[in-house]
Amino acid sequence: MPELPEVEVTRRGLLDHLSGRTVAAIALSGHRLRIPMPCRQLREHILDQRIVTIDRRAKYLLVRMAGGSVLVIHLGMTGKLGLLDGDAPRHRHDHLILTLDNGKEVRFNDSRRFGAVMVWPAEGAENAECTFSAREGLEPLGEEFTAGQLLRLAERKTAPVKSLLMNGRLVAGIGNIYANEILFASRIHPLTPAGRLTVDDWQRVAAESRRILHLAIATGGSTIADFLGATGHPGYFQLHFQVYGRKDLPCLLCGQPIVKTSLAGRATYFCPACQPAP
DNA sequence: CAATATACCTGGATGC
DNA sequence: TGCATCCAGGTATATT
Repeated sequence: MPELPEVEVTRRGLLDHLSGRTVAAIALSGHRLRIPMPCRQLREHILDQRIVTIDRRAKYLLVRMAGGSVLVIHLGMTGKLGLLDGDAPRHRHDHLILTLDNGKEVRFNDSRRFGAVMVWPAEGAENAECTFSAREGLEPLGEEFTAGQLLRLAERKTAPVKSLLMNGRLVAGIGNIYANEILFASRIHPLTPAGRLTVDDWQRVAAESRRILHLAIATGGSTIADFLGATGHPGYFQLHFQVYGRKDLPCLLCGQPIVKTSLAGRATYFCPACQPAP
């Protein structure tokens, strides 16, 4: 489920339930995710620590502890964080379970194990965060996400604009669903060489990115999953999809059938009339 | 440097 | 019902 909106919805859903709570126990499935579970660091730097707040950078959640250490969680392709009662039955693929001091549990469930869990110990956490953040691209909901910046990022680039939007080193948090939706709303063909977009094009991309991501957050993201258990509602943004998953269905603007193709191995949808070929 | 391929995994949908 | 195949919201690394 997780692109920027889903990660942000997860963050907001957990924030009030986690802040101020202490991690009273940690349990692991024993499986490795995309990277091995940092078992020892979890016990040394997260266990018995009080959670202060949760931030988000790109598609990563940063759970900040009172002592200064940070628990970093990436949901990968199938990761979900749920807040459940401690006596609720555990599930297959629950890979990390944090028991809180009020008996509730935060459970990270990830069937494909493309997610990641990292710990930045308090000593060096600032450096770790700087290094990490420097690798991640512009935040689409941040002030620096402007037509001018995007034009500069795309300068002389021949790669398709969709690839640029999905390149996390350049733009953070936009994955396959939202890249498709943003480009449709911007009336730009996904295969257009990024360097060929005008400042006017980038203006629309920046504005539509903000609009769509905000709307997706407000509607709870694009999932059918009950990923927040106790507090969580499913997402409803899929009801707003204009092109994603709509192969051969009529374009909601002009009626032409939506085309599905493959770009860098990812399903790519567009309206051949509203988004004319470059 | 740019674009593609592959690898990491499971599970649901589809087709025979 | 069983089995093979393809596909899926991500990212890092290898390879042309």
